[in-house]
Amino acid sequence: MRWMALEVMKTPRSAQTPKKLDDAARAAWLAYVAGKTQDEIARLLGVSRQSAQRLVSQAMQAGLVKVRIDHPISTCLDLSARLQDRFGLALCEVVPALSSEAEAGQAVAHRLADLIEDRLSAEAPVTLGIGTGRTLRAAVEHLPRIDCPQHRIVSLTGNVAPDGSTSYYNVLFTLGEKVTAQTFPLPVPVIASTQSERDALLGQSTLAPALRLAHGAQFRIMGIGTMDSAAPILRDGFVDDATLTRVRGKGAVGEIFGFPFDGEGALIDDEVTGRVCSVALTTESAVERIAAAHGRSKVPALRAAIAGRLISGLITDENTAASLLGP
Amino acid sequence: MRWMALEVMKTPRSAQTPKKLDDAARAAWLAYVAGKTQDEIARLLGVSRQSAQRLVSQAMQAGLVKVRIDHPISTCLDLSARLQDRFGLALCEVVPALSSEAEAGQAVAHRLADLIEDRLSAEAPVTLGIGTGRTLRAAVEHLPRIDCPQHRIVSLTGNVAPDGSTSYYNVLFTLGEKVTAQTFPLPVPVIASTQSERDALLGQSTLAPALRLAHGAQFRIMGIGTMDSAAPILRDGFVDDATLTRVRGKGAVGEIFGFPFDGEGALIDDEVTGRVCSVALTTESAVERIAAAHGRSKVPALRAAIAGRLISGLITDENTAASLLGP
DNA sequence: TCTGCTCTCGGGCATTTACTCACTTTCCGC
DNA sequence: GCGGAAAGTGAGTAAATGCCCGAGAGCAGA
Repeated sequence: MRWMALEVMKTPRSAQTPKKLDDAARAAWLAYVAGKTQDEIARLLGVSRQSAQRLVSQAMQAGLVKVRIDHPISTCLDLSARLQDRFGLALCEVVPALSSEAEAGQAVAHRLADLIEDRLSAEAPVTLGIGTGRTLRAAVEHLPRIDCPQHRIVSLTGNVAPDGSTSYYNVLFTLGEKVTAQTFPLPVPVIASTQSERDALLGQSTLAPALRLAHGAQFRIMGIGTMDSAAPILRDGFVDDATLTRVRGKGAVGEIFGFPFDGEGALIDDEVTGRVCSVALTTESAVERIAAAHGRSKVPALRAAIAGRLISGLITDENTAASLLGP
Repeated sequence: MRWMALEVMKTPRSAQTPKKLDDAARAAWLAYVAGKTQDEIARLLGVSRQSAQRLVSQAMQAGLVKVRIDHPISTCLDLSARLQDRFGLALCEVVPALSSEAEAGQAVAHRLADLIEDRLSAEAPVTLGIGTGRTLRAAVEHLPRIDCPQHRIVSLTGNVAPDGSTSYYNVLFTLGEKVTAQTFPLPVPVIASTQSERDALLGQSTLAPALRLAHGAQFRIMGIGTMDSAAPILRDGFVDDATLTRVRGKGAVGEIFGFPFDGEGALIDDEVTGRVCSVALTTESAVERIAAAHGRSKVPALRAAIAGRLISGLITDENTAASLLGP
């Protein structure tokens, strides 16, 4: 329960009183649906103009206001259709291009949040498996609070950083808390130091339920890691430079959950592969495997993951989509 | 085809070139989803700030931008739950109160448009039956252009005004054109001058397909008419003052499709009832019968329609909902 | 080719919104 | 009850937005 306490500490007052949020929602409704100015809203609600402004901005902050553009921007639609067609993706979403990669990341994260929300809005219980990554982290930030206790969220990779910190937990628990779903962490490192350590770690009986759930997750959200000098598994200290260079020498162009794969999306035959403490990758089409990734550096890894059917769905931006289709 | 020509004449250039709408959608996306200022949008799109502003506003105008507030305003939710519970309504939506009845009307119409859009977004072909009324007319204005040629839209009441004008057609055809669905008008008056005229009119073999469709419509949108001095059937000239006074004397508190009913929602036994050229009212729960209405004057008619199960769903505003629940 | 017409563009300005800052209130723990 | 911190409040101001207008481009018909 330590992490819960942490969560609570991190957001001491953000759990607004319902009455306030109610007013915020009403103000936002008046502003966006009824098209009132903040002055009019203030008068209607009997507060000052500034307070009305505050209410509207709180509603935005709280993610109460959802905007969707009801028109497929043709180039995006076209790119997405071509990606689906060329690579046999079951799902492909392309968001419009933006000036910077960081912004594109936000946009992709936003779209991913929408997708998660959609999948979790199902009545029937869903087991959602999640990996790691910035995009997923950002997506969870954008997710509104929804109530769906019927679902379960399970980590598909280890949640412990090499320094023993549990920062990786946050995404899982924040997500779980936001949607009031049960969460199942995997309190092991992403990559163990030896294969026998890996076997011992995953053999712990307390992990059995989480692992069982993870294997059965119908909906997986996965991050795509590069294998260049900015490789997340290197940066996070799960592998050292020598190991990275070695697997790259064997053709590794990317990794998912820590598993390195080559340009065809086939797992690299290396000792490090045997040390990965994650749930095995699957190519079963019954499992929805969504990757959200963007940026030029991700292109080779994405190409490979798609080629190897390691992912069944992709959310990306216009530029990355164009690169994927390009030569 | 006369009305089509009329339609085209009425909107000479509003059928924007797709490219323009595409830019508009992109601008709107940047503005609302990415949260860019119009200055930034202008720079990204390589146009002037004013043009960017124009694009965004065009996107709004075209109904491309959909905003939804993802938080049930508790009083509205509460009212709707109580209405559903007390009166056994299958569906009940309550929009927040506004200062004027006209604005409330807009809000209700907006919500009705959302509902129509939702129902028409189904893959399976739907037969949508529509009545008349300001609210429906306003809702159609708010409806975005969507492509669902699998659906059919049929008029449940006559479409000809007593002066022979066909203004009533507009709602049907505008709706049909917006969603690219087939439309089936009922080119007869709402109320014939004699019962035998009614029988002759409805007996026309050319009307048989439309009438058949109308009877089978799974989803009906109906207006609720009052029987006071502002009664639409009086204003539109379908009945004279004497007739109105007479049926009111027999207990009529409202009408749907021209059929007058009493406080219990039972049809009034009067010769005028036999002259109504509309599709019979039904209380079958398999048929979704949505009324969108608001305003103090509508309350008695609404109460009666609900009591008689003439409608299965209601969209209204906070004030009207409170009145319905009140003493 | 010219003329008249509409459409679009960009400048300027009024309105509206977002944000900062100083102040008040409220809610804690002591 | 008291001190302190955090949240809320209202004024003022900078930024952003919406809108009107005149100018110029594109186009149909004479």
